[in-house]
Amino acid sequence: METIAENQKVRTVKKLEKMFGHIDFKNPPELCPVRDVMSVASDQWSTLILLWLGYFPVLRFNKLKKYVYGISNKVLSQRLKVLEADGYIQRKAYPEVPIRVEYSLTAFGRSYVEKLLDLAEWMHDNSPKVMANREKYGLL
Amino acid sequence: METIAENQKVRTVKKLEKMFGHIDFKNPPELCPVRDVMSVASDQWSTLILLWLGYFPVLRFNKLKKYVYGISNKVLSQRLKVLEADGYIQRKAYPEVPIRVEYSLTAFGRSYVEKLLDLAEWMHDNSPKVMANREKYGLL
DNA sequence: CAGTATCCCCCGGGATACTG
DNA sequence: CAGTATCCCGGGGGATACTG
Repeated sequence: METIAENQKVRTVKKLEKMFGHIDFKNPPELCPVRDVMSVASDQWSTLILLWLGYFPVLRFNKLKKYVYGISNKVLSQRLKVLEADGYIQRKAYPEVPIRVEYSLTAFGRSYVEKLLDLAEWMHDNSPKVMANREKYGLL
Repeated sequence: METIAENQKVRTVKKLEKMFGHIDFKNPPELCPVRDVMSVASDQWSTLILLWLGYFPVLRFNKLKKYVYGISNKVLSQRLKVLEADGYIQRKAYPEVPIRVEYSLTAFGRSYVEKLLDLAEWMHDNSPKVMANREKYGLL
């Protein structure tokens, strides 16, 4: 029990070292790839799109729009394009009339969704706690 | 090897079921707590703040501002307030002159940073791949 | 030092209409 | 059906100056 917690802590520190240990605080990199990647992949809408594509192997534009409720045409097509460019999803168009387009995760995208899902699950499980905290804070 | 991958897949599907299985697609909830919590906790600036607070147990306003380079006064204090309200961090003010204020993670915040860190690590490790994808896509 | 207060700007993104 | 094209708006957020 104690050792498990200890191990977790050690691993956490290791990861933090890995991410932050090498940064020169005097001269912060003006272009941080991690920030860049993050800005695409962990954007609100993108997250939802990816999770739904994790749930359904293949989705078409309008289905996606229904599941990611609240998203507009513009933003959806925008996000899809970027997610495709970054290699998370793939677009397959069938030259029928009317045209049919199918979106699905790439292997790379699937590996990301796996991670993403851990986080989403945490939020799912802990949102009541957050709400409670928020409530309590409001009363102070 | 094969079974490990299989197991991973099964677990992923389980999680997706848990998150999406119960949603009524006809009547999407107009207020989704997960989205709400997500909008705070996985905001760009908040993420960086939390990660730095994972790295340094205690940080003061101006230190934080230096590490989370690029953030403005306004946004930093805004995010700190929200993160405190949601229970991720705690604020401790010492009535000295000039005043000293220390921010640190709560236990709850630490549990979140753990998850967050997994994702951040993934991005750290995979950002080259994303950049390569992006490059290649640009050439098409 | 740790923030507020103020001003201002810009663009993300919604709504709608349209097209191949 | 799967998007683009346009228009338009609000407010998120940057810069700066100020204060307890």
